[in-house]
Amino acid sequence: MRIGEVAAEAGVSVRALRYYEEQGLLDAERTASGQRRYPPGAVDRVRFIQSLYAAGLGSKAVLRILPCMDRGVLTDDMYERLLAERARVQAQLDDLTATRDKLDDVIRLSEAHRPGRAHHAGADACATAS
Amino acid sequence: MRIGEVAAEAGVSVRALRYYEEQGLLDAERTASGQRRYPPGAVDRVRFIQSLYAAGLGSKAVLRILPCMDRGVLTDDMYERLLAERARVQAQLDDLTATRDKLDDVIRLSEAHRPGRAHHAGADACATAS
DNA sequence: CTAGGACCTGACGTCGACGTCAGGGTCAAG
DNA sequence: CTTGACCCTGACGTCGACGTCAGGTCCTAG
Repeated sequence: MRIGEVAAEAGVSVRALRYYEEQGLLDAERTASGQRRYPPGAVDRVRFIQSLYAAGLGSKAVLRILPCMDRGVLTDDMYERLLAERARVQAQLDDLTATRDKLDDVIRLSEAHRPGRAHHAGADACATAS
Repeated sequence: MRIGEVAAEAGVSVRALRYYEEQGLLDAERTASGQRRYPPGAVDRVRFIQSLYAAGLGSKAVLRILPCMDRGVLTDDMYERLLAERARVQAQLDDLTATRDKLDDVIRLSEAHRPGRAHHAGADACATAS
């Protein structure tokens, strides 16, 4: 696949793919003229990279755990890192859950103070129209 | 409370508190000489701000939903934003959960390929010592 | 053969949440 | 009155994940 196709299918920019390669996260074959060619699995790999970035991991952390995908065999270090990053993600999950619950509290309280109002924008069957 | 105390108790830097004030997220009284004085509730407010930042919200988004904490009464706009940001957080939660599950898959697969190894660093009661 | 769309390599720009340094007041204790 | 910890206001530095522009190459259809 060419870089544009991968970018489109994975939902990222061409620049991002070049950046990933620069960071050692994504290899590509080259044609004789120097253009990148990707195997079909690259799309999933890019999606996974994105999800790791979204989980707050930096390029270095991603670089550390990506080799775990490539081989079934792991060094002790890689295994440790994998567990460490999982723990990070789980911690983030806990924090996020707490934050969501706080938001829910605020929403609930505000609804208690707005007894006459609709509780869902768009979900109100009340006579808003006409 | 003085800025240093608030910073210490909330676990952030003094610079961060001044930055929050600059962004309109945190008000402070001033002494005659211009030093900031905070009410005790400021600590919780700062912790909440932090959790919102950790949830991936920017200053502007935080600024939009913080007034919801101050008054029990909300405008329609504020209520909408509150719901919108909660939806964002929930979406992040879903993504993060998926990412964690992917990591778990990788970990499980790698464990299957390492049958002789301990599965938890530090949790192994095996004869590592002596 | 030619047009124009996709690709290439630099290399500088960006944006947010602070860190950090400079230069100078403030305040409770001795 | 002095010392040292704490506070103040600018204002520039940082770092990561790209955006974007410049200048040039490649390739496929007509």
